[in-house]
Amino acid sequence: MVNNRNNSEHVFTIKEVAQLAGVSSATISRFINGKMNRMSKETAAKIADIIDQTGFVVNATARQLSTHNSQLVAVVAADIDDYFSTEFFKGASSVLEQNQLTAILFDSNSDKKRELTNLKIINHQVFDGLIIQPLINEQSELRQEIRQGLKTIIVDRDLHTQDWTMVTTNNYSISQQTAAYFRQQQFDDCIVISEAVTGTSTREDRSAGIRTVFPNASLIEIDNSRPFIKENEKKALAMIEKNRAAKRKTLFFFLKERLLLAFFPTFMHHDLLSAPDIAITAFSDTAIVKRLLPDSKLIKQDPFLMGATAAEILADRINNQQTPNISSNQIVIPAKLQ
Amino acid sequence: MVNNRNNSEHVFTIKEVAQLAGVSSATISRFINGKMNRMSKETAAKIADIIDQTGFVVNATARQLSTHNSQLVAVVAADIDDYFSTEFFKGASSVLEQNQLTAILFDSNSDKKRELTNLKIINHQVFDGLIIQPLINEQSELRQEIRQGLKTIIVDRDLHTQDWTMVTTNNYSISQQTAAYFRQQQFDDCIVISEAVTGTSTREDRSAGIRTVFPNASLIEIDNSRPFIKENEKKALAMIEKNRAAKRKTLFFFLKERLLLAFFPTFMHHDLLSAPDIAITAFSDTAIVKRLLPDSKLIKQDPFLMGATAAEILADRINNQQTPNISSNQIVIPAKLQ
DNA sequence: TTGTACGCGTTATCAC
DNA sequence: GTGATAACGCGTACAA
Repeated sequence: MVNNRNNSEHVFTIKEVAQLAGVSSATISRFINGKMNRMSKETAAKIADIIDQTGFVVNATARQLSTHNSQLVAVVAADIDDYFSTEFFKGASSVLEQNQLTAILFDSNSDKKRELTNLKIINHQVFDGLIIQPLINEQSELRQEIRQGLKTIIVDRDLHTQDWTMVTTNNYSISQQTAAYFRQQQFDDCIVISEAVTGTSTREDRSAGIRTVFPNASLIEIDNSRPFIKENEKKALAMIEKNRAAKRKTLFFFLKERLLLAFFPTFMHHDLLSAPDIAITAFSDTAIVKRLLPDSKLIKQDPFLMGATAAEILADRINNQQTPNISSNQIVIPAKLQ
Repeated sequence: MVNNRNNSEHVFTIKEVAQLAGVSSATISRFINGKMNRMSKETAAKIADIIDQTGFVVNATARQLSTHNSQLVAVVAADIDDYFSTEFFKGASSVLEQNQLTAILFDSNSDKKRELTNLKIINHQVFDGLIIQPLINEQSELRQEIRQGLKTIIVDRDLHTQDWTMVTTNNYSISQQTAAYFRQQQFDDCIVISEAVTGTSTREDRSAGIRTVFPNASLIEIDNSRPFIKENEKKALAMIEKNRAAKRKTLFFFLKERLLLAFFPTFMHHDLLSAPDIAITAFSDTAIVKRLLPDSKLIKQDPFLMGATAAEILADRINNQQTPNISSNQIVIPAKLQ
């Protein structure tokens, strides 16, 4: 059936279509909602024809006002500059699509104020569900900002609560496991490189896991706004020197891929990449680092699967009116050391 | 003023608030829309109090149905895995925010079908404007998919039309300029590395610009789904050997940063990074490559500024009912060789 | 300064 | 099978 929609600016309403088809608006509504069981072939054909000619599309806003649902799911990412965020969105998006739901992405831009704005908008609109990788790390605080009754899944953050379903990674144990692996290889000193650790559950968990093995691990904290500052590199090099003087082997543990990328040139220029007394590991989701350091052991999360898992639970809850099952309120998608 | 919203599931409507405040719903409406000029201090205070107690928020859907606008702008990105896309969104988003508009991000995931789905949703909802980095490269085709009357700005694609305002980069001339720069340094052969060139205006323009200087440039075309395939690297190494045998210097011209990153390890392991007869250049928006190759000359676009520029024009058009000015329908944000 | 009443475009419950 | 018509929650003349 060719779509002959004319080119005028006019947007047709259900009423106008009804008039043109010589039926009532109720019948049009039935037609566009696929309730053909009680409708003559002739009227159906007639209506199809008119809709085709006019290029009529339903006004989703009016429909939402009437039905109180939208088939729309809001996905709030901490920062779309991170591969984790975009990939987790893509996972969620693809599963939601299979369930006749549409994912809409909001970027908090690593900014709590922005996250609040996003949540405010989401509360005002008719979203059937929410998947969020929150910046706010206090469950009581976050609770304030999410409209009651909005079906919500938390991703990548452990808020220590039963109120929401959470899809997380085994940050603590994989960090511990990785640290132990290198400890066994006689690496006696560990330098953790991360953005501000306190206040973000993922980084706190990772750091804690490492410290069960390296209680005295040092920390180089990166200021997000100036990741490439020379100061940091000097600190790292100085630590290496100190360890070398003491005949100790040094492990660099990057809590985020981007930070390793920032340090990589320095390591390269100082010929540290294949030094036997230096090891580098990192949380690294993309393939880039593994290509740069083919012999390295890296921690790989599965953000796509995390998003997909969150979406599956949410879709089920939306379409089948499932209520959260307390016993399975936290799903852990394990990261792998490889 | 403390927000004492109670914790019940109930969502208050304007009518209920009106009743509680002992005024009509019209007065509440005036209050929430800031029309305080004609309202007694007392009623205003009373209303503020009730709104505070009830935690009332306006139903954006109902408002949209009534006003036909939403203060929402849809931003459609080609693929949020690309730094360009996310950065252009962040630019647009920040400017829109300053204009009391909210940017909502749709990801086409490098998939034309997905782009169509996104546009369909956008057509159904009440968006005040659209900023799109389209996958569809035919203006007539794209025209079909965008609702008449939707204020639209095209980013990063030259659709060769006056119908829309377009914000683009000087892909052609910067490529030419860069090629010329290396030509002058006695690089006699150029190898272009890109995803499929035909069908995407940006890549076509870049390739054409290069070919004005290197008419015989070879092309290594990367299959997006298998960027790391060994085949490509072998091809590159073979070309180098051939050129070396003929005492020719070779320029590698990557049309996308990610591709250079994919090849980088190979170049590194074959000691090609500082070989005098090999040069590497690329369209490279992030700081990573420049750090990896501090002495290289790279092309840097400004996606943030492109998004911001698009948003500025759109915001002006939405808020001031400006109509497009034909004479300035294409804005070029130049990339720089640095 | 405030209230009444209608419209926005759909859906859904009755009737017929 | 189909048609009136009352919601849905808000904005806005027009009155008062």
